[in-house]
Amino acid sequence: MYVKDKQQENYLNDKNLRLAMGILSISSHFAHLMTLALRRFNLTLPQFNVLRILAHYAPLPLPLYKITEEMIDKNSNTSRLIEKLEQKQFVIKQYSSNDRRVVNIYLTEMGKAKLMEASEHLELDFENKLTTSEKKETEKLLALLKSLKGEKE
Amino acid sequence: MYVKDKQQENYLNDKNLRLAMGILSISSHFAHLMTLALRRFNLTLPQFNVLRILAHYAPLPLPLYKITEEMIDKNSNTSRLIEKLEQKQFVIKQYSSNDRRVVNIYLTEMGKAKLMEASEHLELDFENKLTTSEKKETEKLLALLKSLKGEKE
DNA sequence: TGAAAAGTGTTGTTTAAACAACCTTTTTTT
DNA sequence: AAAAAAAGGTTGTTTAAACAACACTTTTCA
Repeated sequence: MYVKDKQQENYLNDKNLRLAMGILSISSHFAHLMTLALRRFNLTLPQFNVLRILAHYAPLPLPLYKITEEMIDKNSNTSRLIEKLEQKQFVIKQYSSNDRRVVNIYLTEMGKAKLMEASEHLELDFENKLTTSEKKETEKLLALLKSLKGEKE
Repeated sequence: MYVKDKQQENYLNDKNLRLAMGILSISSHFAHLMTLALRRFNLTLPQFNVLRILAHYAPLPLPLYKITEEMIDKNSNTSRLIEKLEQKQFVIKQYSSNDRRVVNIYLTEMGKAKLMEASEHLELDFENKLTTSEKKETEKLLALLKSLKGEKE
């Protein structure tokens, strides 16, 4: 029962598609693990991602559109996401006087503390869930991912 | 402007987290490309994934819970997703007589044709968007992903 | 300079994801 | 055999993702 029909499978034996689906699958797996881990910190994955982005430039603020550019999911609504982080007092919004279109987002001390707390916990989580050999492959994989994505860095 | 503050970055210099975020990022990139490509076929990415799963076993049907097990996103609502595919006449639902809890899902000829059509288009899309060297890394990456996910295969 | 274009954010709407609760059927246990 | 547990699907609800439309500001360029 449930044996794959090899004849039907020809048009599915497609390396590129299998790669894409494989990446989607592992990504979903990771996202699920991280979402569960972040729940205790009252953070969603996109929110965590934004805090990380802001921390990269702190103590300088980042305009909203720059955050969007660096976000994993560029289509999601950054305004409303920032609103949530503002409610939690992890960021502060400040309208620019130079360019009145721009809103600058500052990471607060509370936000930074929360990020560090969550990051450390996630790190431990990965340490426990990844084997040594898997961790060795980490850097290679990351480089590969970047080249696939077309990033120069 | 927008120069990273290296001092602040220590707790972010975390290989495991960078790996996870990198995977999430490339995955989101791929998912977006595929979603756009599938749009012209009036298919969502999860729907395309389910058609692929069904095709692997066709002409045998697959019970709903087996589909869920193989799906990329196991938390999503398979019932409603199948409902959509049924409306488009890409699958047929048939309640099992052996076990009246079970619903068997059959891929229709229309569904199979749509899958082949979309797969070929996606394949061409990837051929155009991935360089040769990137494609060489494909299999390596896929193996790596599987080991990270803990799959035996 | 003044109109058009582009940049930056916000708001509104439709759809689906996430999760829980529930119902029915089958299996297990005692 | 009856009660309890587990398996398989469905339905309901809350929240966010996806996308479009809009408003305002700045830049461009004729």
